[in-house]
Amino acid sequence: MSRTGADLALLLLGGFRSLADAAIGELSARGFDDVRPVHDFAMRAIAAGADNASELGRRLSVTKQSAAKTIAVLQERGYVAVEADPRDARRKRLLVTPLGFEVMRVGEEIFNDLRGRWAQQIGAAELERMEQHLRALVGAQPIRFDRPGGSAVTEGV
Amino acid sequence: MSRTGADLALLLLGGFRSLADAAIGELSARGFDDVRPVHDFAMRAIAAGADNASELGRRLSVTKQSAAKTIAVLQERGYVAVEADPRDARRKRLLVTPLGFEVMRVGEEIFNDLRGRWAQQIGAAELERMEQHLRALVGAQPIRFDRPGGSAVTEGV
DNA sequence: TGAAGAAAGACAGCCAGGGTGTCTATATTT
DNA sequence: AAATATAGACACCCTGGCTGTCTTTCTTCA
Repeated sequence: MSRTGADLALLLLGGFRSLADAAIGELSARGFDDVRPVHDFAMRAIAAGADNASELGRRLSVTKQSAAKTIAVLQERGYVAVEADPRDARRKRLLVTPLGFEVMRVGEEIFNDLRGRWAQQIGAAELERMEQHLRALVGAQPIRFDRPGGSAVTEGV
Repeated sequence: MSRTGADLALLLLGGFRSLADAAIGELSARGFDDVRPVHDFAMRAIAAGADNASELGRRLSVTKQSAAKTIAVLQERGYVAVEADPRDARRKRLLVTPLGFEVMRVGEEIFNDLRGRWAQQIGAAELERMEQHLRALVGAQPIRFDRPGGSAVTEGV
């Protein structure tokens, strides 16, 4: 059917949208009405060790200024705490708060539900296969992590 | 490997990004440095019959105001022309200009190249398979076309 | 050891692509 | 003819990016 590359791009985007929209809808329904995918990704990166704005920017492939903005809203909403770094006065250490971890936990649950539904529809083996291919294709793409504009997997939707 | 839904979402987004970024880069290299994926999609919708702002909005699942904005930049850059509709004075008829068609042609070429590269990497049959699954999954998603916020396949990245 | 360079982050301002609400003009329906 | 529906314009808001400039604080090296 789809024999054009543009169709393929739309399919991929559509897939992402389906998952992300459903997840956001679910999160709102469960009381987290001020979270967007980008916030979840940022918190995961912070929890995984990106504990300052510059590092977060690098991991998300955005500028440190953009990262700082994201951090600001995360902090304002209580998902992330900021404290001085005792070892380097230039840095401010980032911490995911319990509330933040709660959002991440719920988000994971929801995403897994959705993935489970997809697995039911096309079969778990097929889904695995698709994921493997995607990983190979996305991974094969040259990604510049050093500068903004590099197309790493961030959010933006 | 990836057993979580969040990973799947990221893979899909990454795939879209890979294609879209590469395509935009190529387009710039070929002299169209003021085009974004959303413009291409909008032109396709216009060429396919969405010849007024409200209809374009419906097809792209955005408000007519947003559609009007997109049309304005497309018009300003010479990719789309606007003229009065003789049959309905409320409407303004949209036309894709030759320059617009040229962008679409080049865009298609580029996307097809990229898809070809993917086909080489994982095999044409596998790519077809993946596309079929995606179509099934995205198609199965309930999409509300009547109002913005419905997660149809638009752009936004 | 002191000066140069690198890094973190703040601040100001810009842009695109979305959204809302309100308004006018024009059709359409009853 | 009146009521209703539709197209589009206008003004304004939000988010998530960007750039450039600046200060503060390390780090490194001559």
